[in-house]
Amino acid sequence: MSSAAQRRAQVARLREAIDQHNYRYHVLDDPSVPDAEYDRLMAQLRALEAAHPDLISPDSPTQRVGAAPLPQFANVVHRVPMLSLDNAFADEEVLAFDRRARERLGSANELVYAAEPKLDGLAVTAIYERGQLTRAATRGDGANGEDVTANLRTIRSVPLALRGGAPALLEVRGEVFMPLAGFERMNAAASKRGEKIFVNPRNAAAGSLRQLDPRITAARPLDAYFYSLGAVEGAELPDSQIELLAALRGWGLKTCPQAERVHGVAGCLAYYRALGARRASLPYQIDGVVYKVDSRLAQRRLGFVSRAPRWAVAHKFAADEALTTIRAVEFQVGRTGALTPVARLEPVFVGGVTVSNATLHNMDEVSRKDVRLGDTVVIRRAGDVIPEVVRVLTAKRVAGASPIEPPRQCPVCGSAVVRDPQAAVARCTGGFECRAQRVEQLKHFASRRAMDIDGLGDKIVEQLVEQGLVAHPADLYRLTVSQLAKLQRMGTKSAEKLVAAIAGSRSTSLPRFLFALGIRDVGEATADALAQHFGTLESLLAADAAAVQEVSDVGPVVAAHVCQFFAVASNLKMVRELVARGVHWPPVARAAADAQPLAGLSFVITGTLAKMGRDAAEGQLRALGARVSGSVSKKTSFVVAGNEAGSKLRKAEALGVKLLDEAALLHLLKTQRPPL
DNA sequence: GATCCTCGAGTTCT
DNA sequence: CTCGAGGATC
Repeated sequence: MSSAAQRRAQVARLREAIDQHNYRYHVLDDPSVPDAEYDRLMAQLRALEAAHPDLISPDSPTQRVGAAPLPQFANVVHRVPMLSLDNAFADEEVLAFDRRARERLGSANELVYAAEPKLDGLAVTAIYERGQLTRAATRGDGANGEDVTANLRTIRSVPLALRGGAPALLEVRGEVFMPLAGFERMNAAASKRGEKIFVNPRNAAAGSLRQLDPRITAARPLDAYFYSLGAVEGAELPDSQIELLAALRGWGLKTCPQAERVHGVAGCLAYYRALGARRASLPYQIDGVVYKVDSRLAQRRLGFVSRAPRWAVAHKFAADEALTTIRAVEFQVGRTGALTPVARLEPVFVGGVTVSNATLHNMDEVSRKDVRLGDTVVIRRAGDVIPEVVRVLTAKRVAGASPIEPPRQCPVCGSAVVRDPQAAVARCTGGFECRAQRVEQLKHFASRRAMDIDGLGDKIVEQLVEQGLVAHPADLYRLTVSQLAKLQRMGTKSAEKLVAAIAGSRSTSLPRFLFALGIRDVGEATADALAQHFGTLESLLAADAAAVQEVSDVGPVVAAHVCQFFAVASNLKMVRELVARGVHWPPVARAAADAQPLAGLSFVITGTLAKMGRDAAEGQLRALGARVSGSVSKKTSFVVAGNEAGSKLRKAEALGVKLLDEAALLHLLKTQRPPL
């Protein structure tokens, strides 16, 4: 008969043995006992805990999988923001990074770097208080993430309690990923069961970690490597990134075994090439290499610029390219009737997703690349998302492959197609008679930046037009719940919601309304300018082409489009009907000159802003008289760089345009004075 | 008339 | 994000 004290001691011994085994197996990758022995220890511990529930503690290895699913993830505000890294694609960009770092440090010698694979997973942060894992969160937008504590706990290589000598508070950052072997095993099993499979390990990792039910996460083969710190209290930390990794390992945290100290930028590039050559044989998926200035003292001296450290850069591997064939080229009809050729491809896995469509933009592009049916082509998912036909392998062309002919009639409505010989686009002349144009027009009308009708998606609009319930935008305002509820994928609940959203959209602004009408060449900026200039809908309707041309940035072409639009009886009728059905807006605020402290300045916003959203930032800047545009040029006064800023940030740096980070922007909006 | 700057329009996949 | 083209500027 064992006493309570003996039992407690035995539980402690078992846990220690299991933890030790976990550590050697997962972190050191050097198992000390056979798996069967590990299973035996776990079974003993489970039995003891089951018999004596008072012995269960949250850091027990049996407690990885928490209890019930969550209703939703709680928001977590990161105490130390989770930064993103600048990207480099070409060697020159890495050389420039190294040069800047050395200049700032005043170092004539080459710098020592820590080079690590950039894992393609999901960035997380984990907080250990007094050695215990108390909180884990996703990166989210860098400032706020989701609380995934219960899910991270299910990952076996993540210690629930740190090993000896850990600081009082340790926040560690790392990457949760799915090793390739596990990914393949999981997909094989899923497809055997006839379930959906994941397209790539990154999506699988993200999908697995963001499960409300941690039991699902527990069943997924996830792993995690840690590589940096957030908030830390009560510890002397080593003064180098590589030694920091060793310290993390000492506390029981797994780090990437391929991290290495390299010398100078030459060492970085050599590491990059060596890793690139081994890329296919690595047990996990990577999309590049990260170089960090190894000395943490030097890191502190270099500091940050616009939410990215000056002491680190991500050197990405070239975008994936793949070969496939062109099955067909179809022509899509856009809102303005523009016919866009789209290549239907033999599906091909490239850059982590399966691509089956790629736009060919217009006929000029088709002729320039000389794309023909059945051709073998190179497909690339360039730096970001949109697949592109890079070139045709003419050598592989089947004799007599037919060239792509633009249709003479609209593929949707059969109306004649015209092409201005000077212009690149061919257009369907069907106008409102063309179903495709009506659908696109309605989608535009409802879109977020126009009337902002939430819930009126592609599928719904198509059904509405198909069934003849809606032809013109004005028809939306007399839809009833019972009409909507008859549509596919529409219950009474969502129908009610949609009717409410449509009703709510009645209250809008004149610029939004003008934009929503879909007048050719009248986008947001022009709609804004028209509203500012004319003040009311009536005075715009009363204006002739010469008067419209008075508006800044409106020339003869745009003025003609505006006047022609309102000259068409059915368009004017639609406008009147919308107003009659209750669409209204407040009087246009004419900006007073004295309320425009930022007049004459132009801003470009890029990346994600953590605290305010880009639209809000734009609105506030405009309200202060600034111009906000989408492209960076020499004339741009400031580029506001949020998180994950891309090519525009680089362009700004190249042109020497002044940069603001989000904090500086907030300061500017508060003081209403531009920095010097 | 040339050049630069913007804006508009269209697009992929999850 | 990219391309094409309208508008402004020199």
